[in-house]
Amino acid sequence: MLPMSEPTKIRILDSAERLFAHNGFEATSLRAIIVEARVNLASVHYYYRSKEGLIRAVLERRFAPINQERLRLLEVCQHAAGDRSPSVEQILEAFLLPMVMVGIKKSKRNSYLMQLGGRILLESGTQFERIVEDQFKEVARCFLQAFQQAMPRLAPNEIAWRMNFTIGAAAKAMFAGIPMKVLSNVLQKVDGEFEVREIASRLIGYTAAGMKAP
Amino acid sequence: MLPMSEPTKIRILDSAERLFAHNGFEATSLRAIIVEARVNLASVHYYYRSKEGLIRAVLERRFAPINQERLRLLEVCQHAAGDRSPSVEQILEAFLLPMVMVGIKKSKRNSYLMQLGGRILLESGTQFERIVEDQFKEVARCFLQAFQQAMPRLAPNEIAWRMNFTIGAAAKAMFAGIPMKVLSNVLQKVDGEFEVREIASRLIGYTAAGMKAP
DNA sequence: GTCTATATGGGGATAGAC
DNA sequence: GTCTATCCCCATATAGAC
Repeated sequence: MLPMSEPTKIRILDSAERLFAHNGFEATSLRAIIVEARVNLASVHYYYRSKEGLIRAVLERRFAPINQERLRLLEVCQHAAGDRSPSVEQILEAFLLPMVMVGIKKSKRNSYLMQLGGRILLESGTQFERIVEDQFKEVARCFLQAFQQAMPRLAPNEIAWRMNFTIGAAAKAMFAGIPMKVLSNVLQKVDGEFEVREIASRLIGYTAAGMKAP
Repeated sequence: MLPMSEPTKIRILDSAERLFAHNGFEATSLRAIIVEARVNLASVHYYYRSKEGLIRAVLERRFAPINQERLRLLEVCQHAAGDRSPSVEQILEAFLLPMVMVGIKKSKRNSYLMQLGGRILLESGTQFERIVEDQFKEVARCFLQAFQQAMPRLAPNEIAWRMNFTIGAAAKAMFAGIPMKVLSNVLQKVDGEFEVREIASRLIGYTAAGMKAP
């Protein structure tokens, strides 16, 4: 149950984000959201028109800035590289860090974003694919191009496949906030939470090796 | 709509598998299943007791043999290696091929399994995690141990993380049966379907490099 | 802007006839 | 084993008072 200090419109967004992250879009009902946010059911439709509109708003609030940051970091490292191409590691960092690193800020709200991010990356072949597509189209295009310039000898579709694998690996990293029952006995925790900096460096090490595989 | 040649119990399983693969477990209603299978709603509860029971049966039919095959292949390559450890590539093949390669058989039914497999690997932090856990506990344990023996200098939790990333990458490979809108323009298709042999070799190349990253 | 009340439909599950 | 009929709950969405 959220405090009443925030306005209704924001409380809806906060609760929706937490519950979507925790249970998925499909499994989260508007009713569950309004109970936690302590708002009226009708207010959801007043502000966001429909459940789909709410999902869109939740994703946009968090991922619009992240995707902006990704493109900014990409430009920064491209500029720093001058007329050469940035390294695969640098491109991967621009792609992965803005998303993974938000988890480092210790605020509760940001930790939901980790799981929400994981959930997004996994939404292939669902009714929400369209929403996700709209959010990430531009980023996908720019990074695909950047990888092609960094590895000109790799065929474009080979690079696309490897990016796809990278996204899957990243999604699993994002979900680390949720205890993974099968492997959890060997996964290290810090204060009951996974150490995000470690996750990020492990993820980048793994994906960089995969992207550059012979 | 399925033909009536198969008995009711099987038709339910076939339709459920296709729809679960296509739309996810949560989003697929029993009613949608019985329409396609052309059976009565009550028969689902008669044979499988509940929706959860049906999910369990669908997964077990396909993944029990696959997981058996995984363990068999692991034993084979461990035996062939004698007193040394199999290579990371060999272990990865034992882990990934039994799942990916079923897609090669051109039967329609097996192509659902690709997506179903992807969907399973993604079901972290949902109400279905328990079901998935039961199916894969043994396999996870054995392969974790195998990787540890192959890379004794890597910390166990480092290996667990890399296995987790590998599973995410594999999940994305499994979903290749569904057109990936964002990247699809550069992904190669053969006869409207992705070439599974190529996917498998790409996936193993990528994940082997990741697992062995410095 | 916020609420109550309700429309409307779909969901899983079951009783009981055949 | 199979079917009809139905229970009961929950879902999204909206109308209309305040």
